[in-house]
Amino acid sequence: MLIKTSEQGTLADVATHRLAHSIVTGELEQGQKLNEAELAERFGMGRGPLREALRHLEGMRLVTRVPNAGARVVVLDRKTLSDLYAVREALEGMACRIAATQMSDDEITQLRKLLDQHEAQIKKQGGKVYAQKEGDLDFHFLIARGSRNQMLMHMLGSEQYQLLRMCRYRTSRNAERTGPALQQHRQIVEALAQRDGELAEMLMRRHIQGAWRSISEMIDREEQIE
Amino acid sequence: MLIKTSEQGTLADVATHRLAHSIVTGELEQGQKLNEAELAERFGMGRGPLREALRHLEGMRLVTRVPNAGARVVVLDRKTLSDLYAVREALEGMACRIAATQMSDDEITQLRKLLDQHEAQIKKQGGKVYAQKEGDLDFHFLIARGSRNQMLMHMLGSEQYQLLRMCRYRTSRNAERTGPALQQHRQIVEALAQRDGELAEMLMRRHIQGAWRSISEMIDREEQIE
DNA sequence: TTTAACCATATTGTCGACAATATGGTTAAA
DNA sequence: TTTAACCATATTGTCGACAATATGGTTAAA
Repeated sequence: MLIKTSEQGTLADVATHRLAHSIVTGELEQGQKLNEAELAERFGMGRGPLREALRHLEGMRLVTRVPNAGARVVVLDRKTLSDLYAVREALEGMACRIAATQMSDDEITQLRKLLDQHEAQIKKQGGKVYAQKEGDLDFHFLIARGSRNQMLMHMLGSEQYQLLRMCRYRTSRNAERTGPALQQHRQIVEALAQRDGELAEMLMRRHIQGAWRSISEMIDREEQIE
Repeated sequence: MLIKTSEQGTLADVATHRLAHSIVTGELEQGQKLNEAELAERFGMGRGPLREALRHLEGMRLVTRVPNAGARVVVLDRKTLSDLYAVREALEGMACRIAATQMSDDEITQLRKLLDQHEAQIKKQGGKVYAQKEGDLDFHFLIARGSRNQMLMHMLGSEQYQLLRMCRYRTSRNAERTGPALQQHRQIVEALAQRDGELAEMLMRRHIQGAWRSISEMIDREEQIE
């Protein structure tokens, strides 16, 4: 999809993608120590490229590093996620507002098609929540692209995107929000089609607020179990 | 100030800071090729740490890299800066809104003191614009900190901060906006003191819009000269 | 028993050498 | 003269070895 597993670039890029994938899917646990020698051997490369990959992932905030003490998978605690969603609300809201004036009709048609696919998927296989969630990220990415703002696209795409995916994998069992989410997506697209930036922004902000409430409650429940 | 030149950390960190400094001050020109061997020798280190530093700077968007073809200093063209200011408007506006409810009275006092210093500086030495501009960044950073949002602080601080500084150095000769900027800062602080988040956000957004207009005009003039 | 000093081991940090790729100019053919 | 193929050189990519630092357990003193 939007992430290539084996890039044609340098080994450092390969390591970056493979590690990002492992972290996002939870194959590498939150807070887990990332041993350079071990990972390098697993990927069949030297420690040099791997260290460069770790620096890159540090910049993406998927790992945290302490000098001389190594790198660890980032821990998504309640505060971190709360901060992330607050920033996302501001940025995606802005993306919507601008996209309403900048997006082509073709792009809006594309959004509609994507939502049709989502709906079909939900009806057919209510259980397979995973694919739908990935599709949700596509939706947000298309809007970010519609803003024509490179910096915004990079922030929402390369950086936060990964954290979001990570968060979703953790909470992907619960499907309760797919219905209302789809309806909200439709409303947003209609606002974009009418070129109503203010409305589109407001709808997107509420959509993200709703998503945060849903995630927040889930964290509460998890904490109670522990 | 907020940037340490010689960190106590690893050589890669040292290289990161020195390169960031050189780029921001314009010592390294925009678009200039960054030769690994040459830089490594200048900094008295091997190419390993230097390459890690380049990856880090890539993440901060101070350099752009092409696989097998090396790294270059980022080019701040009109579109890039326009995108940057649009994102900043959203993020700093949000920071203000939250800071209005989260900042302590002490922090607001600190902001007032900072502005008093600025005013004194402007009166004493109208010419030394440079120091004042650095102070402006301190102002914005204090507000970001007041939002208590780590992600926001990181984005406005570590990442965009550097690009901003770079842009300012390029345009530091022109001092026309220091007067109105100070007054706008004062208004923002008063809104924060009254805990009026909505007003603080609106004032900050206008402040940044004004800054962008000023920079934009300057770019126009430069383009005409060339 | 508790604490601190110490030491062996594991891990990260750094370097220099070599391989792989890009660059820029030269030669030869059209 | 123009274009393409080629080659020498410069530069980036990668590795393995060694140095510097952190870690975790053991010993000895209080």
